[in-house]
Amino acid sequence: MPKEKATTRKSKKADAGGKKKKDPNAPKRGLSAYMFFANEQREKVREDNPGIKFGEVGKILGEKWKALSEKQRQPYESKAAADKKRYEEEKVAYANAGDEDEEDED
DNA sequence: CCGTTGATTGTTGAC
DNA sequence: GTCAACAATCAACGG
Repeated sequence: MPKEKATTRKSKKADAGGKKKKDPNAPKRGLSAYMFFANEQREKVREDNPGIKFGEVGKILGEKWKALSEKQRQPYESKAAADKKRYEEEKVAYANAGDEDEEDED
């Protein structure tokens, strides 16, 4: 059942005095295949659509991304997976955090 | 054991 | 500095 929820990621900015800390070290996850894909295509897309704004590029980028074959996404997914690994390290360090004395926390 | 959620990632463009 | 569609993600937690 697809959760037709447009990522409830709302304004992910500095909360006004909000003490809603999810994670102490907050190990940012790795990037997404789309992120890597966008990194390469963004130039190409804009190249084919010079002068267009994000609205266009974003959509074109998305449809193009899906236009790729699984094997074509491999390099992107590979990077995504590699980035995920990166996150894993942070995650580990995050889990390790607490053992060593923190420098300063406030 | 299973599934949900939330948080996050990066692009551009403009104010 | 922030947000917005676009897409993936996937790790953590709970009962």
